[in-house]
Amino acid sequence: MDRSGGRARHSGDLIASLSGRNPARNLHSDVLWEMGLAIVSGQFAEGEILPPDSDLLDRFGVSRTVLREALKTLAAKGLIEARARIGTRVLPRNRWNLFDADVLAWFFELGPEVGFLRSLAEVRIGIEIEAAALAAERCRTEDAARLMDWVDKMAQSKTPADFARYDLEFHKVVAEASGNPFMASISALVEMALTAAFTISSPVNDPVALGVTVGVHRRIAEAIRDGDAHAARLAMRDAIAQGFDRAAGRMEKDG
Amino acid sequence: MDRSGGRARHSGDLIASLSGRNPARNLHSDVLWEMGLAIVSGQFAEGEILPPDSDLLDRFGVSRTVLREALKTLAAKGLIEARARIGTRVLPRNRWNLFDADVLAWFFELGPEVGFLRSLAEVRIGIEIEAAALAAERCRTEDAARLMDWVDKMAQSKTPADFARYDLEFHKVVAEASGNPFMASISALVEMALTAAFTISSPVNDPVALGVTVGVHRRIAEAIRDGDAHAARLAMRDAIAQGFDRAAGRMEKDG
DNA sequence: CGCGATGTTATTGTCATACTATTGTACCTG
DNA sequence: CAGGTACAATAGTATGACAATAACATCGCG
Repeated sequence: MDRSGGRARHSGDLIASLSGRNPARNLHSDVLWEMGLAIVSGQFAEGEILPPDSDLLDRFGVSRTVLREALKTLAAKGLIEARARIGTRVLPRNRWNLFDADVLAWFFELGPEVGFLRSLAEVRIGIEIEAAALAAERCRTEDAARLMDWVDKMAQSKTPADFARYDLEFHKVVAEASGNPFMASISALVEMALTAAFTISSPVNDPVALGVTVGVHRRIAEAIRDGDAHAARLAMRDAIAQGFDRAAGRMEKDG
Repeated sequence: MDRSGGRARHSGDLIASLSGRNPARNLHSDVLWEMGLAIVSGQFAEGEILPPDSDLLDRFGVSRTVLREALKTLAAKGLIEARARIGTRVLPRNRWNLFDADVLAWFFELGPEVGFLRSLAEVRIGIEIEAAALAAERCRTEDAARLMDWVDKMAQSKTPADFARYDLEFHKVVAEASGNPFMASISALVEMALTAAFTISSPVNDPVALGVTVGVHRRIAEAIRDGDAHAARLAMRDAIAQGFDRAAGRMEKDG
């Protein structure tokens, strides 16, 4: 069949490439994304049984090997569970691993609703506030210097993409400086949130907004440098809340 | 070969069963766990290239299908990345998905170090504090009632296992009541932390400790019922910190 | 008639083997 | 010496068969 020319890529290239992942693109990842999207979008509802292997096989036109590896990947992320003779069941949402980069990407691909963005901002506040506080307590001077560097680059960046990248690096350094491996593990989350927020509305083109955003990040860096955990908490909360408010406000205007 | 009788299960049965997961136990999950443990334990170091498929094949004595599905699962959790001609590389730790139940279980199986438990307590504080605050703001009366029920059961529980179960249910309800799907998604984390903490030291046998633990949970429930987000934050922080302190103190004495 | 034992069958799980695609390495040519 | 070209090692894909599991229907016994 026309499989040779059929490698047309899902529209998620935007999010996928923006978020820096562009690894080997193989057949099984195509199936993975299509199935992942179908599940997250509710096309296959929670608790429902997927069509049997044989059906999916000719729906995708791939070998059983490929299909099964894609399903195993979905199972690893908590979306489905397969049992002999029963079939493959879509697990309830509370078992999905929302802290997985792919799962998040599928949510964003469906057009992130404002409620979802809010939830994301809420967890970020919880985790990153604590990360900032820990970073302040355990601060090393070189970390503080690196934070300042990224703030400066943010201030001088010309394009939304650059700005988003520097912003992300800033938050990564904070997570790293906290000395807590879990904090670093959620950078995928931050990545998605930032790319989404800046896709909706970047402060780069608005001098006032840019000044506010840079200012609040500078407050974080200074608080960490000074070892002031309390101030770091407050500043981090402001940074995340502002980012969300800007995006949400823009969505309201446009919608 | 002796594969029929060779299904002797890894010692992780304790954690695995305590944490309630006991799904179909198949060949590929054996390989998955053995490889997962080997990687987490550092037997295969970060950045290192795994032995080629062919080597692993006769090391485990399974078919290529099984081996590859196990590796795909590891890849889905961010532990490894395979590329043609290069081999399969162990990714740096900051790309591992520490919010995955299996990955966490592998860490615990190696005997959780106190530093790891501390990190876990820190993220829990970050996330669950926010969850408690949100639950307080969005509180529905039936949620508050359920919280009180679990507190009562905790107070009356006779065995460490029962206590841990009720404690977990309590935290699940808080997460659910927050209305934020991400909060619910980390219950795997909480599960591990609690089972580990109570394996090390349960308050059930110590009336004073039991009173303290129950008391602090009651404070959380009351704060949420009263819609007092600030009090909910403080109480939740105390609850998690106390649990960690008790376990850490016990580890110090024994060690 | 009730109800448990038993066989049937649909579905996932496992195996074996062959072939394809990718890409580092080494060689070969200009 | 540079740059391309063939080789080889490794993961990726295909195919077809058989094994294990468990819901369901069927049979046989009390």
